[in-house]
Amino acid sequence: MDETPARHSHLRLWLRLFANVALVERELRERLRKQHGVSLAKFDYLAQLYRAPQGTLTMGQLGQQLMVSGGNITGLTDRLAADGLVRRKVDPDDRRVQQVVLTGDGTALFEVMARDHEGWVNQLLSGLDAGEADDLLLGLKRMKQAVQAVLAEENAPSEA
Amino acid sequence: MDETPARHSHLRLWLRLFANVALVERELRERLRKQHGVSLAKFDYLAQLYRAPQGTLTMGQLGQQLMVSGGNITGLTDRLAADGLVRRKVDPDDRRVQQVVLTGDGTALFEVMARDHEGWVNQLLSGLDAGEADDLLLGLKRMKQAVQAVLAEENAPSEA
DNA sequence: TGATGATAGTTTAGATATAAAATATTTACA
DNA sequence: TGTAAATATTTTATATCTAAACTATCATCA
Repeated sequence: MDETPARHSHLRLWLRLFANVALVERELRERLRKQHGVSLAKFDYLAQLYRAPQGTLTMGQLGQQLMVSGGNITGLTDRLAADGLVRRKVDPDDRRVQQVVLTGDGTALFEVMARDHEGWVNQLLSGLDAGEADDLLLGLKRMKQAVQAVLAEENAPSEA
Repeated sequence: MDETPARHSHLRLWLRLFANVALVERELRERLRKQHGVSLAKFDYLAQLYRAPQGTLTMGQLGQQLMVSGGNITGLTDRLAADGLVRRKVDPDDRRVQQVVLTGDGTALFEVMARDHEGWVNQLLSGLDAGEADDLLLGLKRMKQAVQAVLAEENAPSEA
């Protein structure tokens, strides 16, 4: 049916993408740990909470936004709560749901870390000019749409 | 000294890069596990070995190329050896060194998986045309150079 | 030589991640 | 209503990953 042959392999693109992320991620992880004693997983978790419009997210929402499993979120939440950075609150409307909120300490720590983090990202990517960065961002947005379209198609068995 | 203000934040670029990789990685991980019962970590490890010019790599080389810690490589090698996919060989010239090689089973399994893996990547990114993919690849190469330049500069305390 | 330092790998302790099963609660509907 | 299905989270078992300490071997050079 589909006669277009894959005469263009995207494997190299994928491998480069993966390697670039690993390179930057590794550096950010190390700096966060050394400067603030916090893992990248915890930082990303706190970032989601901080940016949440209501200031609160459920365990499920956190798992979805961070793209990790539920069991992982349970463990991270346990450790962050032990650190005094977040707090669980049972949702009064649905007793299955755990709402998570930042504590004062959590908010304060995140704001400090976020400033550093953004600075590090800008430093690491400072060799890119605005045009290059915009081109990349645009291409990545297109890529995201393309991948999501493929994944959506697979979960939509409309045509058979 | 440096008067150029960071009027252009790269944070959004970094976050999009990270999310795109997570999206594809998640899908590839699941398919490798379901279709071949192999983790992404093991697949990446086998890929490095398969592509090694001499067909062999030391533990240290594997860690460097995969950008993971030495302890991680020890564990992965243990499990892959238990699976019968790789074999350790002490280097006769340096008894500290462990050379790792693919077994026949390891080679055969990897070749099957690699074909599937490349097909999945091409399918997931099939919404990108050749021009878009080339632009992205080029931008990512520039980005890699830019990041490596920053990191190299930090480890080169020549000017003070 | 033989001490000193560098290098390669392993071990250890613990954090982070997964999948799958289990639990608790809510929703839908016969 | 009441029961079955769906949903949200936790638990369990295990794999993956890190940093730091440790072991073994090699290289240097007085």
